[in-house]
Amino acid sequence: MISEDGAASVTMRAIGSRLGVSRGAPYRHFPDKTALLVAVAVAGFKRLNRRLGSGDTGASSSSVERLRRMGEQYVRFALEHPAHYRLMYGKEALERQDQPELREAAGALLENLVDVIRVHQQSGEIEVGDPRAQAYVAWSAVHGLASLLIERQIDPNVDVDDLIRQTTQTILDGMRDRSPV
Amino acid sequence: MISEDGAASVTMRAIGSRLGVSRGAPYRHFPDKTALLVAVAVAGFKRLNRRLGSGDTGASSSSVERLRRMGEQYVRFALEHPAHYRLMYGKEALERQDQPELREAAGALLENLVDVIRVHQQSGEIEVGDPRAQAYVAWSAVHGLASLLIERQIDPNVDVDDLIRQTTQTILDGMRDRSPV
DNA sequence: TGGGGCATGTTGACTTCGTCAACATACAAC
DNA sequence: GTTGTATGTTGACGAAGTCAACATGCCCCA
Repeated sequence: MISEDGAASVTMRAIGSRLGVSRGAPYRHFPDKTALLVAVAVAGFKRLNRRLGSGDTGASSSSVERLRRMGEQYVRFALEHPAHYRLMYGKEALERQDQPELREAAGALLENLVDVIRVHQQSGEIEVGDPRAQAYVAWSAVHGLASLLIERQIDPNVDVDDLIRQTTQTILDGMRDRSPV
Repeated sequence: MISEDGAASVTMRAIGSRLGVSRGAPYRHFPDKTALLVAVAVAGFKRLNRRLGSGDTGASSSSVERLRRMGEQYVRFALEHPAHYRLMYGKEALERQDQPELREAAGALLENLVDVIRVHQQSGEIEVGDPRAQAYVAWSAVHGLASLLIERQIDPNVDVDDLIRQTTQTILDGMRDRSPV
């Protein structure tokens, strides 16, 4: 529904209609609208996480190529499901107090990233340092790019594929081990 | 009002009350709520832009240090005015069709960044390439970091200053001219 | 100086929405 | 077969965005 008619069209009443039930029915499954949206957002994180994990395809998994692929898949997910992605990081859901489930789902994504970075550190492709901090830097870059693209802050004439590549490449170059210099 | 009680507390009626007028009065100045919020967001971009420009302090302006300072100021602005920053990139405002004023205000910010990058290219501190693409990469990184920090997706135990430094450093390293290797 | 027009403000009313309470119903377990 | 739980329905309420009709005060021009 979000992707069809925008987030504003997602009302408890419309959800009921869509499911062929009445406006009150959703309240038997979610305490309020926020909880429902949080659940959808959490599902989005799991979906994204699964997609990033699926980049783990055998052979080249020891190469830094894996990290690049994760970054690319991350941004592509956002571009393919902009409304869902917006909701995942969006205001609507976590307006009230922070939703622990949401941060937990996002945390799983971070752990994934930290693990991959650790592997690349050991193989010498990435400068040794706090992998968590490096993960935050990488996450910031792809999330920022995804966000700017979705919010149409980036000139539509720019080649998106190139921009994604250049972003991941810049981050990887910045994290590359320069000690043998 | 946003920073005091959250975006949800910003209602046309409350705005009127706050100004000592009635609920209908704001409609004499803005066609609807969206337009009002867009105006506030545009003001935010101008404010941010002014702050980034003010980093242009004489002496070291020929150094890549200037770019680093811009990145740092960008994230600090977001941390100091989270509600305002959220609105600037937020859904509420641009829900309907894209607001040209908003993208224009953000565009000015981008131009600023492109100019600075161009200077650094000429001084050989940054790899020569499309400065616009490099600006997008840098913008993505700081916007992503700001966004993750604001949405509390980053472990509060992490030292924010370090993280900001590491992010800007990684981007700068990634963009540094490696041709003399 | 007086009148008309414009900017601004007020209020009543309508609609949509989130939400709750009271009520209905059907299926499962003992 | 009875009882309880899960689920659904409907009426109602309050909050909010918005518009139309009406009011008011100020400036400009004849």
